[in-house]
Amino acid sequence: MKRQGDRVAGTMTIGGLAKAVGVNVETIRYYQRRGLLSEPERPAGSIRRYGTADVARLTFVKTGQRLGFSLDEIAELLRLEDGTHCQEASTLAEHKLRDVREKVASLQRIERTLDELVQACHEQEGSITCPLIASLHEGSITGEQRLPRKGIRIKWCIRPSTIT
Amino acid sequence: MKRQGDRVAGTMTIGGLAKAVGVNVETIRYYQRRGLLSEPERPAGSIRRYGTADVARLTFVKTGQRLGFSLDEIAELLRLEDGTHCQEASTLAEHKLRDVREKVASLQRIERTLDELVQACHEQEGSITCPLIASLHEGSITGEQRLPRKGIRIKWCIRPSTIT
DNA sequence: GTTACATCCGTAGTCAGATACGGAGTCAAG
DNA sequence: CTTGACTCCGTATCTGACTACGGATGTAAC
Repeated sequence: MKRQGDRVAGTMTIGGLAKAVGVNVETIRYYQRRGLLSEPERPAGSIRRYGTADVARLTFVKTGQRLGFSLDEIAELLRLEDGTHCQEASTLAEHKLRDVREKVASLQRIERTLDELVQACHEQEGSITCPLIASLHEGSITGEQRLPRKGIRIKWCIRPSTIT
Repeated sequence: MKRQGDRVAGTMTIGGLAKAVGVNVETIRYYQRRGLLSEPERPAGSIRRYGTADVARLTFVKTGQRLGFSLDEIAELLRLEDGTHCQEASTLAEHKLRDVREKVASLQRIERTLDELVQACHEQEGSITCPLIASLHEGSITGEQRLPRKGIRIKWCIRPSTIT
């Protein structure tokens, strides 16, 4: 019995799958270890083959990441993958939306402060002390209280200045 | 010769310094190892003492973090600490500002998409497939291209939903 | 002078999401 | 039938900013 019913069970190697979705082979293997992707059986001492269902699932994971979901959250979404749990799925998305909004707000506060400091630096002429440095010394920047111990630490889904 | 000229060289223990600035003792020791803070000498087999200069420097580090600077960047800012390098300091801040703006923009794109998906989930009545799940499958979410290999990965300076 | 902390210091572990490595096995083209 | 690329698999390493541990030493209060 081929996995996945109507879909082609296996034409691609893991490298092909990786190329198809645009990820690293090692990443696929990592996801398999994490249980996000299943590993097709190896036909008698041969190599695993992957099909369109695998492409779909991997795409799902990557799209989820692009929306800011963690791999754990994506695992949860995958549990709801049959589309009949709209309520639960959208609840997850609403939580995420709230998180994202808080992050935006917080970053905008940072943005404003940085902007003011940069302005001050530009306006300052011939003064001895740099306003930016002075501000850092004062510690009066009103930001968030503390760094996260275990809080949401988003890993960027963007690469603003990629060198890779 | 006491360190720091006009400042009290040492009244606090490391624990007092930690409490004064609101950080963990271990964090201070970590910063010392990283070279962000200097360790005062131990007076003959005794315990190190800290003064207001150390409070100031530690505050500097923490404020910098609140503005989104990494510890490496803060180390750089500390090199410019005398206030006579306003140009360089503000250049650093401008880079950071640009980064922050990119992050905001990117998060807002995510926000918009999530919002749309949540709306769609709410409007959908009795349909079989969840719009959110469907979107994840499609992979048509227009976000950034790829996850960062080495790009800027901000660690949140916020704790939106702290449990700790 | 003892008891209960605090400090010191080196090393190890944590988290998330990968990436890297290396030796053995497999596969397809020529 | 060999060569070179790819796969498999386990394990190790990376990043950044810590946090934890544990044994030895110091210190302050009673």
